[in-house]
Amino acid sequence: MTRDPHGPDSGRSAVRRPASIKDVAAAARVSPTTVSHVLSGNRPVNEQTAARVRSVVNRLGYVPASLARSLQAGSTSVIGLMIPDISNTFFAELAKGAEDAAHDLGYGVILCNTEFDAEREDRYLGMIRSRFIDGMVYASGSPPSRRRLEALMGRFPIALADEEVDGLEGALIATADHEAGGRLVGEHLRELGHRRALMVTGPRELKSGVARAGGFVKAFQGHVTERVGDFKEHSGYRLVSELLAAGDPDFTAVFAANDLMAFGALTALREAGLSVPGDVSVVGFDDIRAASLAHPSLTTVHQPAYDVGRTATAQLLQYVSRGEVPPASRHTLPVELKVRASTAPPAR
Amino acid sequence: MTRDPHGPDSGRSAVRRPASIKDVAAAARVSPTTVSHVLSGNRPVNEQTAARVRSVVNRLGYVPASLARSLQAGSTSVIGLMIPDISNTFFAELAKGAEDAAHDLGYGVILCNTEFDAEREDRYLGMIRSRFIDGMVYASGSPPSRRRLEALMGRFPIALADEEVDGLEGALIATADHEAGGRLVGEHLRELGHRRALMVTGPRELKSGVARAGGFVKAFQGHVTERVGDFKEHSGYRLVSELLAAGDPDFTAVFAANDLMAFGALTALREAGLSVPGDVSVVGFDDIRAASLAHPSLTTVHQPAYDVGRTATAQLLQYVSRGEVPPASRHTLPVELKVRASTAPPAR
DNA sequence: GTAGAGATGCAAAACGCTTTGCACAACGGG
DNA sequence: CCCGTTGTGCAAAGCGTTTTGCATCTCTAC
Repeated sequence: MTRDPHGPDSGRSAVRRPASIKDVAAAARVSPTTVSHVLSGNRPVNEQTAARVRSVVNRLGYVPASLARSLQAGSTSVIGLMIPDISNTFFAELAKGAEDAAHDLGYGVILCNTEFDAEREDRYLGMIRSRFIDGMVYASGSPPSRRRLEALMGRFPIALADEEVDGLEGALIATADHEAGGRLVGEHLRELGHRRALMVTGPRELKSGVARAGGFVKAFQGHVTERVGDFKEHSGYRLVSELLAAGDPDFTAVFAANDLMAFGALTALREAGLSVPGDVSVVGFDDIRAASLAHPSLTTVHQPAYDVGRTATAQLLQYVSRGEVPPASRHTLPVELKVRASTAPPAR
Repeated sequence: MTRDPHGPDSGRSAVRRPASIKDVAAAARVSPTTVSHVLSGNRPVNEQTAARVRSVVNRLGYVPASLARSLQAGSTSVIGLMIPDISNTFFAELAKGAEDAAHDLGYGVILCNTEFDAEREDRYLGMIRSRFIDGMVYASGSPPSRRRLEALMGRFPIALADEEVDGLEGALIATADHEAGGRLVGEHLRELGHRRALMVTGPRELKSGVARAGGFVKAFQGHVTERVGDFKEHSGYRLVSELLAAGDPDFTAVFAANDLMAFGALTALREAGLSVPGDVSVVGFDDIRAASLAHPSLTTVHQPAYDVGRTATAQLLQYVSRGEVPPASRHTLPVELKVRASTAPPAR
């Protein structure tokens, strides 16, 4: 702890003690009670007295310590938002929706970016146990934290946003209609005349990916080759390349379970000398920013990430603000097919 | 809103009062003081007594109320991060850096997404005045809030991240080396053999954009046509289209002050039947996700958004943790030219 | 003239923790 | 035998609010 030898107010000066309600009360020659009443309007105060108090408040630049207020009130008006990666546009959009909803109701949002790091998730889960936050919007996490989450679920206000893994029932959950998205893609490709498609799915454990594939297969009603990817760009590239290298690909269209893998597929097709959509059509899922900027622009399913975040948060807060733990309920949000330049009728 | 008819403890049940330090003390037949000492290790406690206390703590599931602790300590270990739009990948990256740095030092981050809305900015600025947060990382805001910010700057710990507007001196600031970025682009295009370029700048008020253009013009040492854009995709499209429509464009390369405008330029060139980089080279700035995914992939300057956020936050916390207001200091972070497929020697 | 009703403001408790000062016992060294 | 030390634990103050419950005082109405 070094002591700095500067002047009393230069550079790295220490913050001086801010005025408290007592200071205001003393200066205005009233009791703290009265100051509180003037400021909150909770009880009537003589206008002349009130004016005096207000003037002192201004002169001293008094701002009530929200910490003390929260302690007294038993709630902080802040919630947590647990997501794996804020730099992923999907979660960024979701975060924006959550922040908007929270702001509307006068709540703040603590950003809990976890990278699926269990230690980090634990620390943030701790914030709810220590009641520093009034609730938590939880958008997927690592298996260990999910177990701990289950223990908390009944006792603290928690909402699931786009939760994709099994096991967490009995919760408030908002999610996109993944199955409908897959169905839309299936119908679109079928209408264009495609009869043989390659479906690049996500990992089997993630419900959302499974739902997308399910919807697609049902609606497409044609021959579907399935390959399991991992939602990363490279896996889309690799899987398509392999099939192409094996010769005589048995598909005229590719449906990747997310945009990133679709881009990988795009690259693989291009490298094989195939044109998109001339020779093969490609469809993604998510509608990330790059989907519309890429060339050819990507036909994809728009996920309402913003709405998912907003809905989960708004629903949660409805209960939090009443000091209740939310009951189980599911909110499915509509998706939308964005037809762009990467799909066309098959070559023939 | 469906109601589920399960047992007495399902659905919208109220949260019951959690155990306090007093409850633990009573159950362990010691004083609250002793419980506190056991948990904090602040003073030695008889091991037998300590064991008894710990067992009660477990049995009751006691977690100290961080609110009360903060009130007592006079700080919350939470800071704010004020940004205009979390769904913008630049700010999302910055936020990630800020969150990482904060986490390392045991701090939490409140997401203050403002959309440049003055009312919203004010509310978040209020959090620092009411001492709910220990400090604020501020990454640009609307003019009104900036005035208010100046008033706060001396009294509260605030750091500027990539601040782009004039007037806020005397602060702790972390920013990318915009001028060097412009210079790198100038050198790159010159080395390729270009002698006539179009520079699409950002609004004059934003220092960063001006610095980018300045560095470019100085290093390019050729003929530069300047046009003022607004950092949005459409303005890049419009400005290039106009020039092209006027006939005989006096440039073989386009440098847009950000990637979005570069994409607009790309579209305009394509529509005019010009190939990139065959006929015209295009360079952007930022290195957003889409830059590498687009076709052709975009040559651009990588901005260390993550590092800007991380540095600003780490620097700020260094002072916050000691209860000091940070002194003025500037941290300039290096940028990097990413040469991709959108640049090549001029046609000739 | 008096009871009831408003207006006005204060004291004190409560929120849940940490910290400081003190009390008491046991013990070893001189 | 006394003093200083070490171990152990508690009481009380303090952090800065809000929220009762009361105590005055002044009207108004009967």
